[in-house]
Order: sequence, then structure tokens, then C-alpha cells
Amino acid sequence: MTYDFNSIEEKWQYHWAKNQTFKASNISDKPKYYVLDMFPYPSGAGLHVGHPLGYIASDIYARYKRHKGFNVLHPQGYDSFGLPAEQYAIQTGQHPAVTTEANIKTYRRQLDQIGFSFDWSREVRTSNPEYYKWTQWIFIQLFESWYNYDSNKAEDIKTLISKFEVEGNAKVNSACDENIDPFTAEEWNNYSSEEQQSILLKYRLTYLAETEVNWCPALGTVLANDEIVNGVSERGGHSVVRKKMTQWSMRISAYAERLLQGLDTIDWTDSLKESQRNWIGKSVGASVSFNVNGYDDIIDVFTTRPDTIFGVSFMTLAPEHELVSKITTAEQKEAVEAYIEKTAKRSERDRMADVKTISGVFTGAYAKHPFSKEPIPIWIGDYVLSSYGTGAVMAVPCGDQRDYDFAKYFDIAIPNIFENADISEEAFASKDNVKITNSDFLDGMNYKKASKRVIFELEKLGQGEGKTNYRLRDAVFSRQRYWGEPFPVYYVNDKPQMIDAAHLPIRLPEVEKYLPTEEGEPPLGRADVWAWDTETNTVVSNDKINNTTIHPLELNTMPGWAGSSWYFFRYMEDTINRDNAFATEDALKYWENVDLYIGGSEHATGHLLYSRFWVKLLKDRGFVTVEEPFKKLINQGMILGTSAFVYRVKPNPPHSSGIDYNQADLIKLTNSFPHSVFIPKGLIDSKFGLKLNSKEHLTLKKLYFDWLEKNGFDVSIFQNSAFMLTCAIQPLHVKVQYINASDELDIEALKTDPEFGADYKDAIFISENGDIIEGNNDVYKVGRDVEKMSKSKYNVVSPDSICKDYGADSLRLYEMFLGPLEQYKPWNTAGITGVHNFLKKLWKLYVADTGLKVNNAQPTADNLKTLHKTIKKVQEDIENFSFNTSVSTFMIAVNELTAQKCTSKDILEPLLILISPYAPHIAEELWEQLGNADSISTAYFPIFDASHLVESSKKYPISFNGKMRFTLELPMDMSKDDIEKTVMAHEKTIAQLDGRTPKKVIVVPGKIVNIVG
RNA sequence: GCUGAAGUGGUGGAAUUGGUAGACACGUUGGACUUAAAAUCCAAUGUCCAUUAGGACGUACGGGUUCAAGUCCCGUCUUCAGUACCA
Repeated sequence: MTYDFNSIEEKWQYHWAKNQTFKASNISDKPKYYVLDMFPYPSGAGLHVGHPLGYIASDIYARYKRHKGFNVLHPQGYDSFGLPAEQYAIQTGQHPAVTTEANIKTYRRQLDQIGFSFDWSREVRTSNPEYYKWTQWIFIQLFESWYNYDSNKAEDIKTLISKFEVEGNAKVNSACDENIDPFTAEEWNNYSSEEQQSILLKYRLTYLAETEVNWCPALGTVLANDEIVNGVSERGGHSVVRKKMTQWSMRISAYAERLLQGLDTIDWTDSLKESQRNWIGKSVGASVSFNVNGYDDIIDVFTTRPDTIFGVSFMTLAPEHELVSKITTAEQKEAVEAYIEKTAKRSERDRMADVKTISGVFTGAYAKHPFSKEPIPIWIGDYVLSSYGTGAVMAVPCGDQRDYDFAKYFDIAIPNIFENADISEEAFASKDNVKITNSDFLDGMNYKKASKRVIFELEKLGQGEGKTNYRLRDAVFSRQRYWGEPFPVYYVNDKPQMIDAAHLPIRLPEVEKYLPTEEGEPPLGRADVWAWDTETNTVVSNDKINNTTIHPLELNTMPGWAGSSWYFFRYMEDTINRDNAFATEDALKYWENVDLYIGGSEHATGHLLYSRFWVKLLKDRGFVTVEEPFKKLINQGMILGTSAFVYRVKPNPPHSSGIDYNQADLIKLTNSFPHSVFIPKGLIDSKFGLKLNSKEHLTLKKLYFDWLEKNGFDVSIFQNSAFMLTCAIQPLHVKVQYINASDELDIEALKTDPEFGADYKDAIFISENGDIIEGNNDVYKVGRDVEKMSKSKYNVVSPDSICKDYGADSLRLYEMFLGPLEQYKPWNTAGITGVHNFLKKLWKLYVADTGLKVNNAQPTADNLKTLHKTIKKVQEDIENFSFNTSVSTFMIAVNELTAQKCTSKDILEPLLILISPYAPHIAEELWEQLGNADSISTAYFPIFDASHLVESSKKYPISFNGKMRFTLELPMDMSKDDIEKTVMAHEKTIAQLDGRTPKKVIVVPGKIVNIVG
């Protein structure tokens, strides 16, 4: 019997599905364990071999945990709202729901064939109305919440209203918009309902606000930063400007401190926690208010260096700062407006990245220093971002390098307030060893003392206070797109109103086109049936809008991260119980949160931060009991493609002086040279394209000259002159399917390719020794380079073909074998034969041509040693997520047991359990053949017994000055002194020393001997 | 720019707490089997010098600590990712 992986895998995949082998139960005596993958966006291209990497790792872990006696929840679903489906809809007119459904089918088929132990009964899709009903519901909870810093949690907005009714807003300590006017209880009670709504919006955890976006007037839409290349839109190259737009925002900043503190309670990598810490960006300092001369306005700044306040020689506002237009003097108006227009065209990322170009304009206005009362010139500069802090800085050139460069550039004074600091070349930015001088009451103080004093003095003046600032900004939650969750929001007199949760979901309306409207409204502006009837509580036709009972609905949709910020709770609930809650209390209580979460590091500051935010809100409002969604998190790396290149050479027109010929004619002829000639990478000369007068060069030259002659050009004029024929080289991607393990191109396959064959039909390939390849006389070697897998680079490898040719078990093993899970690594299909051969060897260990070989033979000591060192290593590896080394360990075990001719069931049966998380199909099959009725997934993991690994002797490496010269086998229990004596007496030692007396002999028992001298 | 990560043979990678660098594979070369090919099996394979014995060099680069450094410390370079509307 041979290893027929295709039928074995089909058999077991069918078996698992039919018997619901991996269905999780919410009632169990076993301890629970929740393993989750970041769910995929179902793209039209289907899976490539890079996608399942993390899923294989989590599947191994999930299967391992089952062997270890856990009740495992291991679900999967789809993040099925998103831009690509919408782009496709715009191009083809097909409804995104239709293409998404088709894509999901493909994904499911591809995932199924890899043999994952997913509980598909709990699948979720974010674009399903039964799912997004609850995304809308959570949005309403955010709207109905405010953040109370006194209780340090989110509370029902009703508790805020009660406070307002009794005591106004003076004592309210909450996360809210800046600059809210104070009011008394009496004033509050006299406000109109509309005025009250406006005020409450400034406190709600989701609110409407003006935010800046990248607006592309030509496309009539907002663009993401990465849709903008060099300041213009990626599609079409249209200009983009920054523009303010009213959008929903999430007050995530309210949770900044808790998001920061919570990091200490979760088991994530330090690097990931560090990125979140930096993203949250806590800094402690002071806010300082500067009065603007001649106006009532003040400019608030935040500074981490209040101690340097006497070093301020100017202020810089972001060009978008609201005061700029007001305070700019008539003389400066033109320059300021020109500058603002210029910066509106630069993306924020550009502005942050570019620190070399210094630019700015003086507004003509002055602020008053809070202590010295000196006038301070107010500038604008695009190095100040409106979205960070207050959009204004007090510039201290002697203590901040950017301020210093700005001051130098514009010739602004740089007063030195540091004792013994040299600021002739650069700013003195250190906080250590600071001694303040020229600073009135701060003279002689250090950073800490001076900062404290300044804050004290500022508070006395009422011009500032100590303040903690976070870089974390509130998250914009509106998207001007079609394919996302609709908001459960309608507008009465432009004031947003929530639809009662009882009437959810609000389903996406039909539109005839997925583009923005001509007026620049989002695609939902095209819907005809998109108004809310407050009497029937239904969505009705727009023409019924009367603004009394029927009102317009919100036209924006929610962003991609909305649905993914809570999906892990949905899986906890069985599908049948999902109607009345996002998950029942029992389910939430049982599964708590995700024990192991695996996904890409690109989500470090997006998804992973937003999810934590929503979970904290849901906890505050009493819907869940956990503070953090993901206890342990592993980032998997990316599998990159190994692109293949062929190199097309084209002759450059010769250029020779002193000969009479028509150069223009020659160029024309050369450009129409009809042959496609390809040379292998090894023959490329960086200077001339080909090595001059080499064989391949002469081949090209002959073809070229023949062509010239055929067209009536007399080539003899070049024969005797000293001209050089150089060529241009053009590397072209070719499909990696046509490349074998030795980087050789299957020329025939390329020439008959239905897609590109025509381009290569008459191509001439030259081999490494310079000959034209005809038939099988030689091979063409391609060049290789590692790039991201992408359709356009023809380096995409599909798991379908791998499963068909080698089997899912080979794919699973190989993906793990490639290297550490978290690392980026290139895929090269050639290497898969290694693990495939291993599986064949494994099979042969159990099955001979005549049938099963396994018997009840007594295991030998060697058999037991091999088995137990494998148990130990594999268990350690899985627990450390070091899956690549396990695969090597299996190979070593099988090699050893094959050499030992082991047939003992006592060894081979437990070995199958060790391998089953990695290669479940072959393990199940052999397990069954050994006579087991139940699935191997229910078997208990073998117990490691250290007694089988005890060694009596050790092969000591004997080093001289740290260099290993020979090894010596000595008993393990030999004393240090005896080891030294034995080694020193050894003939090889004497030969090495050559009569010298060693200065020192280091003996580390069980490890090494090092002789120095 | 800022933040995070990575650099070891021809290739993917291994190396416990600082203790024999290159496990395990791929590829390559040679051999067995075969009419031949495939499959399978065996052997060699970091680079350089040497007939052998053996030696020198070697973990991105430059320093340092140590009996001993891929591993620890300082500095430099290169590559990748994120940078708030791709998911």
C-alpha cells in the first residue's frame, strides 16, 4: 500500500465534517481554551500559500490543546465588508454582496482542503445583517455613553443628564470636547431640547465633529493616505486637498490611560506592546495659555518642557489652526494664504517624514509671554500638525532641534537658558544635567524642579496647568463608502437621532451605482428608499421626507474596523441563540476572552487597539465581564513570493563617429528589431548588457546585423571600425509555475501559455554557455528575487495546486518548516519535496507493500529514547510556538526509528499523536489502521518519561584558547579534577600544547573543557 | 522623520543560561538500481590552503567585555513593516 494522500485527506475531511468532530460545546467539565485567528477578508483572488500560515499554527495549537484535555473553541469567519469588493462593484456594476458571497465560497473550499479543525457552525460574516445588527447596537451604546473620569469608566448618558439638571457642568470630570462653555443647572433646564442635544454630543463616546480628510474633488471622494501617491490620487492622478468634513468620531482618547495600563496585564510580545505604548504616546507636561496681543483670543499650547518657558522666542501654529485667518495682519495676509494653500496639498505623512525642508510664514501677530510679558512673534509652519495636541507650539529654539532649525532658517533669536550649554551648532535637548539660567525665578533649578515651579506659577496666573497629553487621537468612524455597516442614525434638523435598538438591523439600501453622487455625497445618497419613518419605524422612500415624522438617514457607513472590533464575542454563542443578544451571558461567562490570538503585526495599532477600546466600553456598560479581549497574542510573519525573471536583451543602435551613415534610419530600424532574445542572469554584464564578444553577444550581433542587412542597411561600415554593440536589458516576470527546483525555465510551457504564450512564441533563449536553446540541448536559468506575493508579479502560489500535488499534510508541514512563525520568509515550492518525502517515510514506517508492519514487539531502549526525546522536544516547541523545529524533530525521529527498524506499537502509536496536530490526515488514517475506533483528536498526549534519556557518558569538546580541537568521551559522573587529569594526560592534548604549560584549564562538567595558554 | 522588527553556507533555516557554528531540509556533485527516465537508496557538500595529517578564515560591518560571543555591551550600515480612510 502506498501513501495515497489525496484519498486519505478527502476521507478524513469528510469524516470530520460529517461527525462534527471539532464542534465546541458551551457546557463541558474540561477547562476551556479559545484559539482564534484574525479572520480573513475574502478577496476575489482567493487564498495564496501565505494566507494559511497563521491558521496552520493556530490549528496545531488548538489540536494540541484538545490532546491535552481542553474544551477548545476554534472558530472562523469573514471580515466581509471592505473596499476591494466596492471597487469591483464600481468597475463591474455587480453588487458587492454577490461577489462577496462567491469569494467566501472559494475561501471555504480552500480552507476545507487544508484540514483545519474549525468549528464552522459558529461562523460569522460582518456583512450579514444578523451580525451587523449588533455592530449597530454597539454604536448606539457608544452614543448613549459618556466617560466619567471620577469613576474612571463609561456610564449611561442619563447619569450625565441628571448631573446637569442638579449642578450644571462645572463639577463634571469627563472626557469631552475642548472649550465647552460652563453652565448652571438652571441654565441647563432652560435650554431647548435641541440645545441640550448639541451639548450632550460633546460628551458622548461617539460624536459628530469636523475632521480633516484627504478630499479628491475629481473623484468626489475621500482617499486613504495610501491611495495617495506623490500628492495625487493613485487612481487617475487627480489632485488631493485636505478638507474639513463633519464625521462620526469615537472618543477612544477617553480610554488612553486604561489602554496603556492594560498592556501590563496581557501576554503580548514586548515589541507589540511598545508600538501600542508609542501610539498612545503619553507625555506629561503643562498646558500654557498665551494671550494674543490686540485680541481677546488665547493660544493654548502643550509642552513637555515647561521649565524652558523663558527660552520661548516665537510660537508656531499649524497652518490649519483656527486663529490663523483672524490674527494675520494685512501685510502678511497674502503670504499666509499662499502658504496655507500649499500645505493643504501635502499629506500629513509627508509633513511628518520631511524634516529637512523648513518652511513657514510670519503672521504679523504677537502673543504675550505669560511671565516676561514680552511680545512673541506668531508664525505658522507645517511641521506643526493640527491633529496633535492643540495644533500650536511654544518654540524654544535652544532646547528643541526642530525649533532651533526653524529659528536659524528664519533668523529668529535663539536665547540660551541653559547654563554651560553650547548651542552654537545644535539645540540642547537633554532633560538631564540641566541648569536653568536667564529665567527669572527659575535660575539655578534643574528640569524637574523648574517644571514644577512653572506649573505652580502658571496656575497662580490662571494661564496654565500641569497636563498629561496623549498622542492617541479620537478615531474617525465615518466612511464615504457603500460596502459597510449603515449607521442606525437619522437627522432631525441636522441633529443626529438614534433608531431604537428594537428596530435593528438597518439594512444597506439598494443603489444603482456605487459611486459618490454628483454633489459629492456618499454612495448612500443615491438610494431612493433611505428615510426613517418615526411612526412606523421603518425605512421608507426619500420622497416621503417631511421633516416632522419622516427624516433623512445617515449617508456614511462604518469603517472596516467596526465589525472586527467585537467579532470574537459572537463566536462564543451557538448560532441558534444569537437572535436576542450578541452573545448570551452564559456564553460570555464561560469563554471569557480569547486565550490565544494569532494574526499579522500590521494590525498592531489599528484593529488591536480598537478591539481593546470596545471591550472596555462593553465592560463598563455591563455587557461583558472582561477588560481585555486577547490574553495572549502571536504575530505571524508573511510568506513572500520568489519571483522569477527572464532577461530580454535589445541591441542599442551603434554609434560610431567618422563613418558616414544615417543615424536616424539606424535607430528606427533598431527599434523595430523583431526578435525577443533572452539571456540567463549569469550572462548579464552590468555595463554593456552582455559581455562584449562573448558567444551570446555574437549570437545577438548576428541576428541584429542580419536584420539590418535584410532591410537594406549596409553593415559593412561597422566591420572595421571600433564601435561597441551594447544592449539594453529588461527583466520580465514569468509565472513561477514554469520554474523547476533548479531555477530552470520550462520554455515549451511558457510558449504555449494561453495568457502570454503569444509574446514568447518566437522568442530565442540563450543558455549559460552562449548557445541558442533548441529542443532539450540545454537549459535556461531564470533570475530570482523575493517580493510580496502579488498577481502582477506572477509569483503567487495557490494552496490548491500544492494540496493536489503533495497533499494538505505536506502543505501544513512545509509552511511550518519554512522558519519561525513570526518571521518574514520567502516561499519556494521546490523545498516541499523534503517534507513530502518525510511523510512517505513515515508511512513506510507503518505500512509495507504487503500491509501493516506494526506489531506488539517490546520497544528497545533506543526506541524509547527516540520517542521520549521527541515527546519532550515537540511539547516544548508547541508551547513556545516554535513549530519549525518540531518538524525537524519529527524527521529525526522517523530517520532514527527507520534505522532502528522499529515496528513496536508502543512506540509508533504515541508517535502518531505527536504528529497529528501537524499532519492530521495521515495521523488519523494510520491511527485507524492500528485499530482505533475514535478520532485521534480525542487521544491524550503522550507523557514524557525522563528516565529513558539518562546518559552515562558525555562527548566533551576539548578546546584550546576557545577553539575546539577534538572531542573526548568521558563518564557523566566524573569529577572536575578527574576530567582535568584525564584530558591533560591525553596524547592529543600533549600534541596540541607542544611542550607549553597551560596558564589555566577551565572545566565545566557536562559541558566543555577549555585549555588556555 | 518617528516607531517596531530582521541580517548565519548556493537556498530555507538550527544552535537551552555565553560553552563543539551550520542540526533538519532544499539544491548541487558523484555512485547504486534501470534499456532509459521517474521513483528510491548510498556518499560528499561553509570558504580558502594542503596529497594526507592538518591548518587559516567564517554568523551584515567596526570596536569592546570574557577562559569562551551568532548569543552580552557601544557605534555604523542595509532590508522589511506600521505611520491613523487598504484589510
